Amino acid sequence: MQKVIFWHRRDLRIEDNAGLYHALKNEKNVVPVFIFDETILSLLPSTDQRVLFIHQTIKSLQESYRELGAELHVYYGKPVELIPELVANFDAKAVYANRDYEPLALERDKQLFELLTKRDVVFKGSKDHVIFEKSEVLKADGTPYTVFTPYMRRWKEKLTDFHLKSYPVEQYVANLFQTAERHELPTLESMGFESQKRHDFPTASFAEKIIQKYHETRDFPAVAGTSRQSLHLRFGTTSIRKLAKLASVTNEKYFNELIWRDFYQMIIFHFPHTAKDSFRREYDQIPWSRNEVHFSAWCEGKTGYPLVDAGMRELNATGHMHNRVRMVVASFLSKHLLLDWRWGAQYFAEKLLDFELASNNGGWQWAAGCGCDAAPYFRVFNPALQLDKFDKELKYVKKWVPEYGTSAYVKPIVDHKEARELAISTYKTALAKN
DNA sequence: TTTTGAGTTGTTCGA
DNA sequence: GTCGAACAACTCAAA
Repeated sequence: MQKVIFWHRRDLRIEDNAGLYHALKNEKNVVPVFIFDETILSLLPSTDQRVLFIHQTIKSLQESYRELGAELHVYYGKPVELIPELVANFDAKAVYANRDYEPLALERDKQLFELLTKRDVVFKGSKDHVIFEKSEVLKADGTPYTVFTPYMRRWKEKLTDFHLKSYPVEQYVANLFQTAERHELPTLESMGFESQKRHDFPTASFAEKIIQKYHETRDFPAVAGTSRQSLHLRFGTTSIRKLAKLASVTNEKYFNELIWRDFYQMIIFHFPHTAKDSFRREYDQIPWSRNEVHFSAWCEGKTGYPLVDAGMRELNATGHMHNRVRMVVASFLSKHLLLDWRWGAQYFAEKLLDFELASNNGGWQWAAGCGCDAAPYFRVFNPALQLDKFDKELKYVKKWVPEYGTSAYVKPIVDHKEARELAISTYKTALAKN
């Protein structure tokens, strides 16, 4: 019997899934598939908690499919090899998936498109991960925005109810390939990962009150004032349409944060060099320090600046860091320590549960001054002032740096005033050469 | 084409 | 303690 494959990637849900909806609406005998990508997994330590999160999520997704009489087929391997094999095994005439805008994903999908097209198999992508993608929001001259505020205004002008509408997947679930056959998913151990849970995962549900008060509470790391949805948006366990719809009528500041997410997805699509290099290439001329002692101190939360250290220790202990503190530690690494923003971005990539390449690079380049619409290079966060403004009672600092204020606490590894002056003059000199 | 206004999240200085 | 200007001078978007 001829079938159609729906390939889950960063959309690990059935509800309001655009690509799944299109597959089920247009086709019969749709077989859902997920692949643990061997190439990506081989680079991760066995303790990686994101793999554990994905594994848990896939397991419950498989159970959800079973309730619908279908079976999620889960594999471990290289998608570029596996998908054509599955197409042959299932005698599939089409593969549906949701689009991914990262350079490596685009390359992978291009290869697959060519392979499948040769075999007369349709490879169909849908927009699911963002509200507006690629070139849907452009300037009047037809080129992409590189400044957020005018992008955001245009984004809002273009928005209609249709863009936030949920895809009624449930209406077409009868077109899932019905089977009682069972395909157990590969165990974490078989893929080289521990099943030990070290971090808590934020839930996909949260109090609406948090969004209502977001603009008042979001900057205080000791307050639970953020929705903690980044992990779920990353892996598609929450629908961006659902969240944006709620945000659009609840809190403009929060809504704008979701638009920032679209903005950086659009930037990485149009400017793929920003996955590795600075958006403003002249900033790659800055003579970054290679001080590994400084870098280790930053990673371990031993810089002697309590807010920086609290942030890094929160990250190491939980796989999460409050957004305000992310800016502080990023500014500290790139300005106070004059270390290459890529070192910091890479560390975040290893540690953050919610790591998303486009947003991570966008944020780091903003802090380092080399990104689009970035903080000017002479704007250097003062960690002491940030502490005074956003954690005055030291609740956050005391939680993560209990020895702060005692003789056991490490002395500052750099002097703020000196480091600030050196950063500004180093940037200025390097940029003047262009 | 030229001009004009504006630009995520800040800090420091001096009145 | 508070406030506004300066920081340094740039790029982008749109009229």
